[in-house]
Amino acid sequence: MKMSRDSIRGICDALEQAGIRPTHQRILIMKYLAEYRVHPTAEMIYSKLKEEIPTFSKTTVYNTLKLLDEKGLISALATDEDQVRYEANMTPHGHFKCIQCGALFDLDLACSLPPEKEVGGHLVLEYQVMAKGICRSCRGG
Amino acid sequence: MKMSRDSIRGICDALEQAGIRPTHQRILIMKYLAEYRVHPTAEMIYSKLKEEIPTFSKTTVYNTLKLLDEKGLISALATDEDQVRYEANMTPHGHFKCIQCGALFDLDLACSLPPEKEVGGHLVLEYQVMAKGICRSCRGG
DNA sequence: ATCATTGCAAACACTTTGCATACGC
DNA sequence: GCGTATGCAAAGTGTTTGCAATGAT
Repeated sequence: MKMSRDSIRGICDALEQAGIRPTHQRILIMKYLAEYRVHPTAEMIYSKLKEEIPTFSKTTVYNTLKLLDEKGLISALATDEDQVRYEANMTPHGHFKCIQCGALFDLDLACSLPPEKEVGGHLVLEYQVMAKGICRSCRGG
Repeated sequence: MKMSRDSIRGICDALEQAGIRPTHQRILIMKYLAEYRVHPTAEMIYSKLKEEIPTFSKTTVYNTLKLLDEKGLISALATDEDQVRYEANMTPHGHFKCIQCGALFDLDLACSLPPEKEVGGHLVLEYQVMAKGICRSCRGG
């Protein structure tokens, strides 16, 4: 994985602003999430970065993902899979999952997000939308 | 758990129509899901029904839930918890999760479901909506 | 008699934890 | 030097699987 000096600087800044020491491992994990927007699992991150840091451990992946999630730099995605998926895209958006190939895409929901802030007496702070269907490439596009 | 004879008959019918033999265990699990609409976990179902059938096993819970899900009689809910939650409500609806007490409610989405069947080139077959916030009782209502 | 269902125990997969080593300020 | 980060190994948790016993037709 090649890195531009600028994007590394941006990641370091973001980490420091969140009160997180920008270590080599943490930067690489953030970089991976920012660059490969496939909503990877901990395992995917681990096996990829293991190539660059031979001593890299899964513990560090889990530690770091948990930390970044708590600090609001990334978010964990609940899916019907057994593995948690992560993403660095923190702007409001939904997701589309292809029931055929399993790929997970970001979805722009500008026109379809429900506007209500209160439903059935409950105060709504956030909507998570997961659409399912057949993705563009599986349809043969 | 008390059972009306009518609801048992309805459950048996539904199971048979799905090609599932209506055994005692399966009926109880369906009945539990139909009656206690709290979106229980396998563990919750197990510990409750264990009271009625002392030999009841978790394997049967998992076997049955998987079978019922495959046959379309119940659905499994992906949440950010580590345990899967199940429900027998098969009409289109969303969910609301209280970030304070953890309770999970059904949500009527008639007015807020996005109408698009195609987004970004992907064919959408289903939308799952998970709202999060503070539930009515946690707000003090 | 045959085939499906149940249920115990063991296996599994993902994640977390305990603790010793190594690193950065 | 001291406190944090890392990483190995072990434990933990939810779920699945292998297989023998049981039950239904």
